[in-house]
Amino acid sequence: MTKVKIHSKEIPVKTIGRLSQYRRALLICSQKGKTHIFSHEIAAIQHVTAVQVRRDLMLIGFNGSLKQGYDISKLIAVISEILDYEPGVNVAIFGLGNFGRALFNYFHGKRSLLRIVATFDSNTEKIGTEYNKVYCYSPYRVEEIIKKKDIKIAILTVPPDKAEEVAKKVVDAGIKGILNYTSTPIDVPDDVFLDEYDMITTMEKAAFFVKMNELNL
Amino acid sequence: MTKVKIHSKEIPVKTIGRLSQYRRALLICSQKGKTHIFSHEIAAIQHVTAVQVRRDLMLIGFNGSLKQGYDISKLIAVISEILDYEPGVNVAIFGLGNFGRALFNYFHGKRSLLRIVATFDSNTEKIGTEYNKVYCYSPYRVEEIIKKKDIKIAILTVPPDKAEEVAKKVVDAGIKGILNYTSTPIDVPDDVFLDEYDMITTMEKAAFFVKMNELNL
DNA sequence: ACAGTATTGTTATTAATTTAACAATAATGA
DNA sequence: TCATTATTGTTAAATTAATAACAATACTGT
Ligand SMILES: NC(=O)c1ccc[n+]([C@@H]2O[C@H](COP(=O)([O-])OP(=O)(O)OC[C@H]3O[C@@H](n4cnc5c(N)ncnc54)[C@H](O)[C@@H]3O)[C@@H](O)[C@H]2O)c1
Ligand SMILES: NC(=O)c1ccc[n+]([C@@H]2O[C@H](COP(=O)([O-])OP(=O)(O)OC[C@H]3O[C@@H](n4cnc5c(N)ncnc54)[C@H](O)[C@@H]3O)[C@@H](O)[C@H]2O)c1
Repeated sequence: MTKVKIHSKEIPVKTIGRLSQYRRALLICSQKGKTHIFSHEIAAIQHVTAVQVRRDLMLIGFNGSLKQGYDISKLIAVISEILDYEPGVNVAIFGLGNFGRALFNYFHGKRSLLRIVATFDSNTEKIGTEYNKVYCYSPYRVEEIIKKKDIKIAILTVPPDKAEEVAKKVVDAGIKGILNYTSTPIDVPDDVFLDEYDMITTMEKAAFFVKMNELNL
Repeated sequence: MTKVKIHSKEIPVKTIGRLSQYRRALLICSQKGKTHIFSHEIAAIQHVTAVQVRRDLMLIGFNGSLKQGYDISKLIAVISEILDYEPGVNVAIFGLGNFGRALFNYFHGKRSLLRIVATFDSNTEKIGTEYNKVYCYSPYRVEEIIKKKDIKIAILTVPPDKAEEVAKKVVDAGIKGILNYTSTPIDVPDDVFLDEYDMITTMEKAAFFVKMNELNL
């Protein structure tokens, strides 16, 4: 899927990603008391070009003013209208190890419409405890809890050799989005959003550039 | 930069990223005792198409055999030849909090040519201690240590409001690649590789897809 | 009043990337 | 022997994304 429909207009998925970035920049500016912003200012914050910003905003039909640029709070509202889902979306973390907890701490409270409502871990010492006031369940209860709590997104931070098994289980239980941080690539049906991130891939790219840098010079 | 030169041939940077993925898949297969692999098998593991794989391998001039496919160990060697930098690359972590430590643990020992040789933290309780046998330095010593230990890549896991300051410092000291996990976008000179990852952006995308999924149905 | 300036909104152009198409090849087996 | 099959390697086409170009506009200062 490379395009999505918003108000019967086709919008590239890449634009959706950038809208999320723009909103982040806008929120920061808004907190600083700024009320208006120019395309090139947004661009400077988020590593894109001013043209790209204007084009993206054109696509969602948002208009700025010639002398003041874009009204920050209105733009935030419009982007939120597109990105946010009013009833909110429930999320669960699978694997409450070091990495899972670090992500939880970071995410905790950052987005009111995205709620981590459960964690799962196979370690009996963790099952039944609370972390950030959220209960840790046994993997045996995955299906039950996902359905009961209407959980739609899963964050996978289990050991690599458990990834496939857990992924299958959560998809069967009705999960519609997976963030897989495991180094094991997983397969999901077409209607399930999947993102896989591995810092090692990024490190290898960085190292490659370092190499280029040193050799071509 | 969208293309790089390998053996005087232009290779898309995206291909470089995929080569890293392919190698990962190949290493796993190799460990399982497999000696040859078809393009569609690599593709199935790594969420790309078989054509993409063949095209990428063509670009780096690697040939498979018609009936057996690609020789796994030879392919690993060729990819490594491209990606790896023989003397190795030294890396440092800035901010040894929960997230920094989780990344360290994960990365630790995974790639012999990418070495985490120092960590930095402003917390006086951490300075002078060792984590995974690696010394934690005071931020005051950033320049000195980066130069002395020839550190080329920085992993940024400091608090968001410290990101810019630390980034500036490490770039000035000679760092050539930054993995910024802070939610603050930073600016670096053109010759410094920069990757910024934030799980919230990914979560927002996932939530958006959940929304699409439920509304268009 | 009007030239000069900075910015938006949009179309046109170019570049990059992916996908498709298919000839070439080597093995199989009827 | 020769059609069948499965795969690679490569060129061509299509798609997607980014960049450039520029008219339109509204404000400034003279
Ligand atoms: N993508 C990245 O950049 C990145 C970074 C760090 C870690 N990781 C990966 O994240 C995962 C977690 O890393 P970590 O350092 O937290 O490891 P960890 O061992 O501390 O945590 C794993 C947790 O999963 C639990 N677990 C095991 N099987 C389970 C199951 N079937 N269901 C639920 N929970 C289960 C364990 O009890 C443990 O608490 C690993 O796969 C690691 O490779 C990825
Ligand atoms: N990108 C992501 O997906 C993601 C996920 C988790 C956390 N984060 C970010 O990573 C960062 C760290 O998160 P955390 O949970 O580990 O927080 P943390 O507070 O546990 O760790 C931050 C560490 O940085 C140290 N520090 C502060 N100033 C410093 C300086 N000038 N130089 C060196 N060290 C310094 C602190 O002493 C602390 O140990 C935060 O910016 C957080 O927002 C990002």
